[in-house]
Amino acid sequence: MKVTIQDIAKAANVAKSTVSKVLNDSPKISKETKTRVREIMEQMNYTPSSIATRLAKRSSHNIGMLIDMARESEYMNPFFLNIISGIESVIGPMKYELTIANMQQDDPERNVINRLVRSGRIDGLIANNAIMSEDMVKTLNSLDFPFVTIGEFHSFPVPWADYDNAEGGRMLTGHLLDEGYRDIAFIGGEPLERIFTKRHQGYRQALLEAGIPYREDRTIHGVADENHGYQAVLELLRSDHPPDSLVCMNNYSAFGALKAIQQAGIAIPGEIGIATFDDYPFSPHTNPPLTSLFIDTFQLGATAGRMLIEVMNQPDLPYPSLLLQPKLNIRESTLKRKAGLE
Amino acid sequence: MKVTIQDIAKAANVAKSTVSKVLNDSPKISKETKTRVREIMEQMNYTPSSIATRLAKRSSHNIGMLIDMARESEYMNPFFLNIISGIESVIGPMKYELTIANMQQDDPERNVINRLVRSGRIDGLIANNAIMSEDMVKTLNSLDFPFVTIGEFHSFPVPWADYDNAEGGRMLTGHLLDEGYRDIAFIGGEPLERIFTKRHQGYRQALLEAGIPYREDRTIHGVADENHGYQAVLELLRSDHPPDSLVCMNNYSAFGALKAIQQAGIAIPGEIGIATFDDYPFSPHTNPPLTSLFIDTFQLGATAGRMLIEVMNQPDLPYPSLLLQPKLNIRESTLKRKAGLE
DNA sequence: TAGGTTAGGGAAACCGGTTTCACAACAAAA
DNA sequence: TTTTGTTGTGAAACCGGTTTCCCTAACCTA
Repeated sequence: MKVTIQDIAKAANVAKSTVSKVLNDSPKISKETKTRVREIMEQMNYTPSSIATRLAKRSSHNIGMLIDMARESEYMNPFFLNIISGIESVIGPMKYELTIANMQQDDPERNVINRLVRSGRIDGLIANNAIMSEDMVKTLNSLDFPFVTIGEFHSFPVPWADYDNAEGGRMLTGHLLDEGYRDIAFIGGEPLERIFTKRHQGYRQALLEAGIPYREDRTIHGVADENHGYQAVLELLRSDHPPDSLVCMNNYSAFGALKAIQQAGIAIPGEIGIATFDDYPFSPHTNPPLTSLFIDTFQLGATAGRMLIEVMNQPDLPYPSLLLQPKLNIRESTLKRKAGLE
Repeated sequence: MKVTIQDIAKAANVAKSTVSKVLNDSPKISKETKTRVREIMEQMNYTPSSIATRLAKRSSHNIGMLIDMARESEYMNPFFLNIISGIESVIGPMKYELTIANMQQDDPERNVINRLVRSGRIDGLIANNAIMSEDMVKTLNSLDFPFVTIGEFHSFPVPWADYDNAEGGRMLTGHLLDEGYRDIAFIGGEPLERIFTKRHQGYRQALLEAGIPYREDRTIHGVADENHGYQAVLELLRSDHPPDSLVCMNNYSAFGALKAIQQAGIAIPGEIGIATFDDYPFSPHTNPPLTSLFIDTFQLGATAGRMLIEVMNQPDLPYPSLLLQPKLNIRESTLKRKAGLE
């Protein structure tokens, strides 16, 4: 039924090793033979079995992307396709494929590693730093298996690509300061969450540079969803001197904050300013439009892809890592407070 | 280096065929041998090569998802991870993997088919109906290759899963009518676009049922992005009697419309109501919050996955297809016009 | 013209599994 | 006791390619 290399060999009256060499454009085959064999392939509509090729070549030509779908759904949804597209844009032209795998929270890591890595399904792995445990890193390293994390990884030297979250925190906070805000709260993020610590660090840095003392009670920890943003603002508003502005961990938490502030009848940006990380495609459309920190997630994916290829080709390279710079999109939600102060 | 089935066979002092049978839990192997061999596998940390297995079993155990990343990026971004998760939720437990492949616009279809299908990389395909040309369907059918499209497919009998777009159009329009709106415009969508025709058909149906004549000039065709929504509203407002409400093809076009209306100083929903397809996660957060038609994209993915498995197992089944029902999320942007009329 | 290169292609082993079939050993039936 | 059946295992072919190594013919060089 399906036409194989044997059929081609028979039809062309050559050995199948010769056909294989034609497929790989070996210099040991004459021009004439090549064109003849190729014509026959064309005629017989032959496509080599990639499975067989991979077995023989001992390479799956497949890149794995590992995510925790249930958990990341909220957070990555708006960007996921961009990241994937970015990865594909670099690995696709190199004839690699992309396999998306789900890692459930209850999945013992060994399981994932076995299923994907040791079984030879993939040649390299890209994963969010959130699901990359240290154990997993150790196991991957012990197998000499190439991988890159999306998101900075501090506890270990591994190759990673990320946006500069600390700088982002500085930019957002600095922008609010520039606009005349002085009492800036930080909403969302768990204390031990990696991405939170970086962002928060930039926030503190900007305050420090502006000579404004950091206040513990101005950071409202939590999962950074809409509900938390909402509750956080309610909590802040209960105090005698609520902050005059907010930096939110992401758009959802900013939405919650927005809602709470509006319900309280407080003017944005008149009385309170809001800036947020992660410029989701809809943040220009809120009321008022949200000043937010844009991250080119396509670039992030592409960078991770490039790094992975690099690591795969030169396994002995020192761990590369790359910080991309975010971009501040200034919108109405942080319009000058100065005006009101004067 | 890597431990193979041979190594296990040698260590267990059995033939490799026996090891293979243990792997597949063949009833022909005795309990004792099974446990003994399994212990050795455990000890030697053996994981079978999935590539070899696939070659021998003539099945890749891999499902392909084909999309045009560049083109779909805008439209599918907010849902993509959900769809993927849905697919994974059904194929994952059946030990299938998911390969995401990009189909560029300039890619001749034969290329994709060869690369993915004839090379044996995937056992089944899921694709958006937008990129499934009739030629592609024909080729896939001629290869007896199982596939499912996400999105209704009319020109051909193929298995597909979709939301009921016509019913959605009816629901949105019907809702506006219920609220007292009478002159409803439809914004966005190209005349030949499949998804548009269905949605528009529901819109017309609702008008018909309400005894309101359909007006050609109330449909503003276009690509359904923010800019088009914006321009469309400008155009509508130029007329002497602008419509009193809008149904938008998607959230982006609704955003554009929103912006144009607000800039013109027209009240929503006081003077004009807006309802839109596709309840993006941020439509509750616009100003005013957008009434929109929710589509459970996880379910859509899961349904497509289930159908594909079904088609793969029983190729001779008549083409199944499934319409899921959308859900109307009523928000402020369509509050009763009746009030204003009385 | 002998000896050494080089170019082109074939045979066979191999990648790591699966599957078919033969067969030995033992049990049950006649 | 012979026949028939059953159970458990192994040998070898196979999946569809790649790679190594060898061979032959033609071409060079002295």
